[in-house]
Amino acid sequence: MGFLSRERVLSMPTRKLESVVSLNDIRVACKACSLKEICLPVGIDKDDLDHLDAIIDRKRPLARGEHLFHVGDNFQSIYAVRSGSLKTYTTSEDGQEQVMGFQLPGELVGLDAIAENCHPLAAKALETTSVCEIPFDELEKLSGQIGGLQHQLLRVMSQEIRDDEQNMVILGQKSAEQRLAAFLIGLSNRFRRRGFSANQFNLSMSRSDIGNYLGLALETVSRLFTRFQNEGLLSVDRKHIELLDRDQLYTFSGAHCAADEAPKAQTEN
Amino acid sequence: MGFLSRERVLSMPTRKLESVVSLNDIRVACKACSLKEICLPVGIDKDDLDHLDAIIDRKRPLARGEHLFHVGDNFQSIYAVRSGSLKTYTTSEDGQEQVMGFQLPGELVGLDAIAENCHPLAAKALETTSVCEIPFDELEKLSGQIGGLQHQLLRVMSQEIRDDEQNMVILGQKSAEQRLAAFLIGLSNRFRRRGFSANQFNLSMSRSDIGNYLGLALETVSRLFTRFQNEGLLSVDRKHIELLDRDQLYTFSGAHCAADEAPKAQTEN
DNA sequence: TTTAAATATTGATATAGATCAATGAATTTG
DNA sequence: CAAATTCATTGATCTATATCAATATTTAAA
Repeated sequence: MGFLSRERVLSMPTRKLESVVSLNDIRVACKACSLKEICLPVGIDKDDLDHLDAIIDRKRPLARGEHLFHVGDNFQSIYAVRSGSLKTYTTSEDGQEQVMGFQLPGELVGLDAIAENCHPLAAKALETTSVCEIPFDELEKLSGQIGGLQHQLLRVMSQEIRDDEQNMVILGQKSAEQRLAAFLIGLSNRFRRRGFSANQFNLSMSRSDIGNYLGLALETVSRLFTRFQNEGLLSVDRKHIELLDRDQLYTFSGAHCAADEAPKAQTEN
Repeated sequence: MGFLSRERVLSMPTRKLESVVSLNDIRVACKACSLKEICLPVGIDKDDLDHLDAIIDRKRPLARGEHLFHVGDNFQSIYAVRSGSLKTYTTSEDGQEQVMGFQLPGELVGLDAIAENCHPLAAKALETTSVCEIPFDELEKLSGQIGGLQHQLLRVMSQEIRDDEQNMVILGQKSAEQRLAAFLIGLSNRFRRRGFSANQFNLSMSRSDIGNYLGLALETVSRLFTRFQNEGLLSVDRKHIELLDRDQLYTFSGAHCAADEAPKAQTEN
């Protein structure tokens, strides 16, 4: 159990190691992990849940800079971030890196590998990060048996497509200012959805990662942070961000997608 | 049957109308529609195929400019293009349009609507276009029963995520020249995969749509077409494109993803 | 600690591609 | 078939943001 205490995971049940699993423990752990959307879909009974849980593997945490998988790696599993954060990226033949996304606790990585059975992106820990590994063939088998799970899986993938579309809009026609504003509002919403503060958070990624992700030079990102701060929209202290005028920032972002601002109520019990 | 003759669909079986369905006819029609990836997955037996086919509805063709669905429309079905082409797009509150993609025969639309049960994009016919309507709840039910279908569906969605990621790379860090080259190579590959000519095709979308999709001004697109032509890379005649130096164009595109260039062999029987 | 390496900020300058503007095809419409 | 409309091309200019460069700060290492 040693490594668990080093993580920010609340009541981690001991698993695999001791072979006996308490369903209650699992529920608690998964709730802390905020992965309930996938792991605890409404309407799955205890028995099904047991099956589902049985296939999920809690891996040892990754250190900052460690890879969860590399480009071209054989696809076996999808992963859910439990704590910490990841970035996914590719590298073009000229060595140029393109950051494709950042994964926060409760978010999934690897769905883009299903199509070709190998990972098109690499996933790297931005800080100490722990994940759940979900073997895909087993998940698939299970979701054939559990109707709700299948639907949930399709929903999650659909949402990812949607998010990517949003990103295309941002990259395709937003100004630098709008991009950064949208990025911050987006992050804020994601934190809020996971039960973290929406107005105050730490960026685990570098300015360069942000710039790369948003299609901007890191200098531009830096300048914008300063400007936003001067305009009283937020306060920056290195990695720490506090949103002071969320509404204004939202307006700046040239918002279009109502879904971004008003996250619908989760079935929270 | 009247409207069918107006389309470019080969041997369309009469269906629903006459209530008796010949399996052979279906196979032929779906092959022509080049949708076999979804509709004719390997390993689905005749019985299953029958079930699958029974839920698919061939709709009357759309005229140029007609919408298949609008933003916010309730999500019922996904659609497969049989002939013609579509564009999907959103409109931001300031009236600015963002083109998200183009769908060619054999490609699907609407997968991004599963998550929220409503369409985040509108889909509009770029020319006379016919589609198959696949009611999603029925597809979902079926894919719970037919293992191969479930996997196929996940694969298709995964591929869409992947394609969107590719687009992010293009929008995020490619030059105008690279974007257009990548766009043309991409189109060419998609045509080839569907059995059309890879080196000669008609653009059903306007320069403005292309520019919008690529995050460029239409003037830039126009200038690039002229330049590519002057450089002997292709020949343009209004909508008609002939790729003269595909390799060079491919190099220009700053290619990264091997998958783009070498489409793997389809299980063709 | 001190040094070294990585990361961030800020300024000066250059440029790719946007925007504005005019003209020239194509296509559609009456 | 003429008129109108849409779409495409080409040119001139302007601007947002990249790039180059120097310095400052933070983090990691020794």
